[in-house]
Amino acid sequence: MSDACDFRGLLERHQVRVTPLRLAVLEALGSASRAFRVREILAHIRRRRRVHKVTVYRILEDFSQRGFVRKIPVEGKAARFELACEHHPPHPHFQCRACGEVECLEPVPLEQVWQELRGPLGHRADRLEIRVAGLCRRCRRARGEP
Amino acid sequence: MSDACDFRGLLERHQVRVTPLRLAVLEALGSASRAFRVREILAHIRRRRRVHKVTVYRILEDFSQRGFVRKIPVEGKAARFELACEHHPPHPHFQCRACGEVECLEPVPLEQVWQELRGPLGHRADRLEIRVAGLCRRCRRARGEP
DNA sequence: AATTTTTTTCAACCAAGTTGCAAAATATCA
DNA sequence: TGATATTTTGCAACTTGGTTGAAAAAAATT
Ligand SMILES: [Mn+2]
Ligand SMILES: [Mn+2]
Ligand SMILES: [Zn+2]
Ligand SMILES: [Zn+2]
Repeated sequence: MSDACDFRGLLERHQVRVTPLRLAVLEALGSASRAFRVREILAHIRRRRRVHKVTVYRILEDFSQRGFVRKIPVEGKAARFELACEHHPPHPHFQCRACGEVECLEPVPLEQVWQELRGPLGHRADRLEIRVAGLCRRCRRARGEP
Repeated sequence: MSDACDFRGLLERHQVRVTPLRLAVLEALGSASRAFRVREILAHIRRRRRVHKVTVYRILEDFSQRGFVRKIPVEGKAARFELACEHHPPHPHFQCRACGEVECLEPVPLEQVWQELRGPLGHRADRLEIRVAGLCRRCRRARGEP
């Protein structure tokens, strides 16, 4: 789980003032190698201190703008957030249709897809997201399927 | 766009009773080759008759379950819906970061990506979604960029 | 026609996310 | 140092998208 990341340094490098809350948000995101709901981040932080949800929303918004946090749209209403620093390059995600959980997958080479997509596009495209949907192992077993 | 689709037949083939509202939802979805917000579908239908939003939500939910409508998660809280009949095979989508608009892109071959993704996955994956993000032409021009 | 089943509506609710502004904390400068 | 400006956080109130349960309306079945 990315103990490798130096959060303090990350903030400084991006010219963002280091505050306890900003650090706490990064630590929450770094606490597991997956994408978190805001409410999970809040819960994580609140084990140690008090925060207001607005603050966390604003911090996450700011970090995504600056590009060192990724906001991942998924099925259902709560978006997910994950670290996007050097240690966490873009990668596809799997989402279970039944329980809604999101799992990070290994990066896949996308040059080919990019090529097909970028060419004919009149837009400036700068990000490619892949989402795989299906039934996760747990949910499949819970239904008695092999 | 897609006058080719026989909505009445589509419903019958899927053993869904044909009702004016269900037809109206399909017609709204078929009215342009793009993915719609629920509120857009509502507006479209309301030009001719009255509907309650709950009904449309339930119809869309039902249709997506049955697989002839696709629900597309995007950035922002309102999901998009589009036809998923024979005439509308799966394809990537482009979403503008500035205005939020979603545009359908031409299908791309994904065997390669599927292969990489399906193999190591302990899950039953049955759907692969691609979302390209960036700045659309209009928004780019509006900012004075070439 | 009477009964059952399906479809649509209504009212009330919930959760995620946003807004404007005040309070607190932190930085800057006299 | 203390006074002032700036940044960060918190609070309350709100908006938007979507959901729930049960009643009313419509349609199918007998
Ligand atoms: Mn991830
Ligand atoms: Mn589409
Ligand atoms: Zn699952
Ligand atoms: Zn745009």
